[in-house]
Amino acid sequence: MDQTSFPNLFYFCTMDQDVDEIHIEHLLEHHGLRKTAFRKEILNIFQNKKGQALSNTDIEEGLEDWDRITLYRTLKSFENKGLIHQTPDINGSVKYALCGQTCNAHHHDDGHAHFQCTKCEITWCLHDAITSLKYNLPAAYQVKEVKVMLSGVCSNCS
Amino acid sequence: MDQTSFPNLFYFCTMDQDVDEIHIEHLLEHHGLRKTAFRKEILNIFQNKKGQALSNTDIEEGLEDWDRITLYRTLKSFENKGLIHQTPDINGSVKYALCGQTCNAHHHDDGHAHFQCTKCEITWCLHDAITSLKYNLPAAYQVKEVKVMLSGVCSNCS
DNA sequence: ATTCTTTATGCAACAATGATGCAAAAATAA
DNA sequence: TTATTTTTGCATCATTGTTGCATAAAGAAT
Repeated sequence: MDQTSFPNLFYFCTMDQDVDEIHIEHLLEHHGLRKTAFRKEILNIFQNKKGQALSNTDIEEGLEDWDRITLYRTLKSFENKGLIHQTPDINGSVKYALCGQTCNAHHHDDGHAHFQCTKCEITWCLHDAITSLKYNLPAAYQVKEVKVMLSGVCSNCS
Repeated sequence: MDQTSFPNLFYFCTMDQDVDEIHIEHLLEHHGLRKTAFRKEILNIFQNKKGQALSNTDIEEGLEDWDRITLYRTLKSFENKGLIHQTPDINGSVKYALCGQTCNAHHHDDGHAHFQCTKCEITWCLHDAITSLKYNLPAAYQVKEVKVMLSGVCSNCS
């Protein structure tokens, strides 16, 4: 449907918010986490920056009032339960990104590629960007996970 | 030459040390860094763990007496001058590894693969392990650097 | 070899972040 | 509604990143 032709755009937005709200609660429930206001706020920030991996500062900028330790523990439990995963940042710190459907407390499928722009420093999760990857290791090495980090200049900054 | 057939093994070892010493001094000079005792000690540790990326703790364990800040600044200047590069550790921290010949203050060629064992947590630099890597990004994205992180179980731990 | 200039080191100090214990508050189960 | 479990916010401490500054050491000039 063509959104611009719809008479009441506000209605549309409200709908979207409701859908997101439901989705977020689902996400928490599905991973065995209690649906608290703070956690929903955090997940909301991730949804508003869909496809991006967020730094601690990115998240804090989306919050009006927050407690350092609560945020720290929230991210930690999200990670433990398979809701988010870490990805290394260009500056040596880490960012966090929402996981796909296949992640849970026992299995993290965060082996997809990430692209970080060296100018704006935004990191994007690229789910199907790697079309082929072959490596050659001594037989005794068992590879369990592969992470690919691309960096360069994104479309906005070029 | 077959080393075991040589009558004086000790002589051999001394030679090797001298060669390393010369190489280390060369390395510092080549990158515009002063040849201080501490820096040579650090580089010696890297050479003794050839092919590995070392954590801060790994380095500290190789030192008898050290100053936290001096070590911090030493690693930083090594990195700035292209002597070492960072690679992300499985636990969210970083490790450092000696760079190849092609690195300098203006260009870091640390795009080779790294393998980290999830058991012993040792990280290995793999210079020619990736035999093929293809990716597909929107045209406006300019990729400048590619890093591949493999993890799993190494030959010692399997 | 001696002096001069530049850089590195060691220490103090502070900021930022990681981590844990505990009582109060909130969420879920009964 | 009450009881149970988990989360939150605060205090507290540990670790690590960062800077300023005086002293020490390295390299250059004489």
